[in-house]
Amino acid sequence: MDEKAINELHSIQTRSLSNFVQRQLEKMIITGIIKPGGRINESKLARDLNISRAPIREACNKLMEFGLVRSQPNKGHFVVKIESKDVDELCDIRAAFEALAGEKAAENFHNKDMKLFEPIIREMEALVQKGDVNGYYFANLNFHLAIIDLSGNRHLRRLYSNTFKKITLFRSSFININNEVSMINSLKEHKQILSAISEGNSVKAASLLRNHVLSFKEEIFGLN
Amino acid sequence: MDEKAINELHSIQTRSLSNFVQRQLEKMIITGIIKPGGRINESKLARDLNISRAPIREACNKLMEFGLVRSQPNKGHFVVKIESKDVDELCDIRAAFEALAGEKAAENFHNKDMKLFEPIIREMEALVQKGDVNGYYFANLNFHLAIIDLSGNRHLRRLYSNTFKKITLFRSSFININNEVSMINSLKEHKQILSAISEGNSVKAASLLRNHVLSFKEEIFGLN
DNA sequence: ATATTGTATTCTGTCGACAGTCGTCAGTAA
DNA sequence: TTACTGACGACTGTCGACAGAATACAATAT
Repeated sequence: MDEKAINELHSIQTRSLSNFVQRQLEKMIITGIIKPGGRINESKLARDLNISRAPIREACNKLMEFGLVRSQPNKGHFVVKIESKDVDELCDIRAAFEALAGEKAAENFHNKDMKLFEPIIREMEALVQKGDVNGYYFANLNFHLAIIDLSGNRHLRRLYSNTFKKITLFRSSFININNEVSMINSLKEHKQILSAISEGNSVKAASLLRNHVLSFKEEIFGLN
Repeated sequence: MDEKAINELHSIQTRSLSNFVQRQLEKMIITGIIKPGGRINESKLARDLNISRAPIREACNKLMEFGLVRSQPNKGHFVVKIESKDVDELCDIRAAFEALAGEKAAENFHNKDMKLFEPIIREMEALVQKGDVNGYYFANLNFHLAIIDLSGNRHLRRLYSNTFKKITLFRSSFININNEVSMINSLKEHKQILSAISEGNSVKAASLLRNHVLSFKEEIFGLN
């Protein structure tokens, strides 16, 4: 645990330890400090953080909500292991989510909403120029989240985030695939999507988004 | 708590109390013993069941995974309250799920799979005859779960179940709407869907399923 | 009568402890 | 050497207790 985290621990100790642990764990999982399939050792973590096991368990159970963690009776909590079959399934689900979001977003679109997308698109353009694949990945997430938000479906937003998190868990396997060429192509697709949404063309937006995700899937699996 | 449950408690006490509490709570929530929006009183429940609070908290946290429960810091766990806006959103999501499932199911369909659907269809016919709206509701669920299973997408299955559970929480508001006429109509639609799937017509299956759910939504909200 | 403060009660969040379970590994028998 | 047995260690599941937060309610002031 780094200095900053220790400070945060102290400053928050009176608010919610379990919440702190939860975010800490989530970070560890996403960044791969705890490997997929790896066990979360409650006792050890409690000793490391100098707290009791209760908030740790609490945090683990809450992480199950996002599907990042699963528990085995009398064995403990494990980081879910995402296999390529899982990614395949999750991408199909994500595609369905995107299509729905795009459809609704196009229906809801108002000129003022363009302000939400412009900075994201600009950021993506900058990242493409810099060749920052990692940065682009998260800018891309923001773009799609903006669409979800515009769709106004809060349940969808939660499900989408969880699904995306799980796909991200598998990311190390395909990050290198998402090279510069595909970034340029991806950016172009995003512009087309935005344009369909801003025209209020819900059918086109849904279809573009769906294919956008499915071609992303093809790209991952096509190169295996 | 009824006699049967007490026995189950004793027989399971050495295996997993929290698991028992979880199922017990889920039952209470679905059947409405704990009202939507109502708080789950840990201490009281612990006293009633003659166990400590730890397994209760455990169970509550795990229920959050299904979205049946949400927690407020220092206030406790509450059964989620599903408003009509939520049902609207959830139905859109369900429609997207169904479309995806139908598409994949049609692709995967094999003649032997018909055996999975036949008994369900027969049961639905019987329930329509009896005018058993409640029974039909769950037979309907089984039909759709069979499609999801056939799609082979395990993640989809989990998400679908959770979504359906939440919609069910709101059910008391529309159960009376789903009358005999709509049951007959619904049964007809199911047969059409099955036929599209068995023909391997994925586009048609997806479209039928999507509309099936959306017209269900219309039915709920059209009569408000 | 209403608004406000203070107090009592109830509940959650966290703790340390213990019992039961699981996996390991040495020791024994074949 | 290999297969089984049993003891050991580590860890999870559960417990009862306590401190602090939230709520309900009574007492006071306006």
